[in-house]
Amino acid sequence: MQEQTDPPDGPSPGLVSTAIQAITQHIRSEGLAPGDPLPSEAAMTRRLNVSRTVVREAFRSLSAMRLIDLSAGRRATVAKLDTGAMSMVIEHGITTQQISVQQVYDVRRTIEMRTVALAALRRTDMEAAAIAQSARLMRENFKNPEAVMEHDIAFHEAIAAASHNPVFSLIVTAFSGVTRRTWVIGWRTRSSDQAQLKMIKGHEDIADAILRGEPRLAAEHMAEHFDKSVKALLDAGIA
Amino acid sequence: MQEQTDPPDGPSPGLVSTAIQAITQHIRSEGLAPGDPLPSEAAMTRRLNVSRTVVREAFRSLSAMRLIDLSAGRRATVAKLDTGAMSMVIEHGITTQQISVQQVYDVRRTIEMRTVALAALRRTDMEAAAIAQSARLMRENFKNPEAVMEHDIAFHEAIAAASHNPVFSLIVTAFSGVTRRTWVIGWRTRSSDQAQLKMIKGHEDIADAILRGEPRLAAEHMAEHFDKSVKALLDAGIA
DNA sequence: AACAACAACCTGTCATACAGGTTTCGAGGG
DNA sequence: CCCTCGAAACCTGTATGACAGGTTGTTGTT
Repeated sequence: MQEQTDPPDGPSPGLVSTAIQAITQHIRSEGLAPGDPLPSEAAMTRRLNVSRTVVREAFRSLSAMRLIDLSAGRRATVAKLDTGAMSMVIEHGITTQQISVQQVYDVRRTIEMRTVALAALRRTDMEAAAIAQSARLMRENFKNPEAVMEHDIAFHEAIAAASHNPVFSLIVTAFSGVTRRTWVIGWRTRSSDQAQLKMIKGHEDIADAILRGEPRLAAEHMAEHFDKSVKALLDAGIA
Repeated sequence: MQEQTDPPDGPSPGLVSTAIQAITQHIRSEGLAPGDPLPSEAAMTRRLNVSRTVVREAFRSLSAMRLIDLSAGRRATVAKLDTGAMSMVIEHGITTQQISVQQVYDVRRTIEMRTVALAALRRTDMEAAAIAQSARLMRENFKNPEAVMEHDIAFHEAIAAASHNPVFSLIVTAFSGVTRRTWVIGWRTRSSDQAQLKMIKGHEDIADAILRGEPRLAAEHMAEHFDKSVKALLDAGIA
């Protein structure tokens, strides 16, 4: 009743890492899909011949990366694609000053120039409507910066979703946390109502170009939007 | 000796999540940099007024995302930026069929069109040499597919590094795992030596354009390279 | 057949114990 | 006085046992 991964392999990188690998391997080899249940901790404990402590830490680690979902009483299940882990990596980079906000914006610009073009080509009518609605809500709430920000973020995430490439969604969403921390700074540099409404108009132009299915135009508006945003951040002294 | 996060906030999302937040919060508020030590498990246990089990699982989770480094006997330290977590998310998406290989290549193309242009503008001489050397090693080992693949991956990572934006490096490196699983398929479709050498020539052209500091040209070669790679994968039946 | 109580199982958290690695600091020798 | 060696203190890795509370399936009653 004890064979498998005890003498042959696991000692150097630690038992927990081994367990993590065993679990991901299990998902792979069984071809599990999101929502499918994983073996219980007790079962894994027997299979790997380690203590429940080790198995628990492995499960917990995978849960932290959002590869599996845990909840009390129920078995762990395979998770749907989620940004959790990526967001934390990016935020860690920012808070430890290994990444600058400007660098994040450069990446966002690169990616969103593509998502906006893809969205213009592939958006469904519902997606186009959702994008347009986010822009509209920005205008309607424009006296409430926090609301504008949330609709702004939703706007960009909706465009990424309309690109029909989940990897783009993943990355764009991962950056939303950074946006939440810096957005206000950019907004403040647009001191007048006029400047703020102009920024909102830029979003509406993008939404319109997507609705009309014009990728080139949409990308141009997006480029302009980013250039102004970055300039605003630079003016505010963000490195 | 017991106050802080016991009655007021932490119960609903679980103690471990609370502990994770407390640790990241600690890094933030203390302004810790990579390499700096974190409090010991015992200290955290006292501060949060929870069992060591909970603190350990929190540390372990952060370690799984590569936000901190753990090693036996030593205190945990803040980690340098690392791709670990991102890679696992991407691979999880692939193995659970929530992401297709082609979608990853589309994102890679988008990003590397930019990194190659940035590399042409910002590369140091050493970086240009490293890129060129990877291309050269591809040619020298071209009878050994596995070696060619590793140098190919190193080539793209070196370009990302030369873009001087760590976020690009992070993403490109995160995709390397996927490349390792699909690269051979593309190589096999280039059945003749001539086709294989032509593909290597493409890399040399990119390296040359970067060396000469011509972003436009470099991007063109990169686009060509990706279009052919995607075509090769499609011909091989990769969805 | 519907429903309610129960039993079996599962995860969340705690306490304790010990092995093995790392750091620190002091004693002893040069 | 400095260098070296070794022991003590501290730290993490892993195992074990225990119990609370949630979930699920089963059984027995109405």
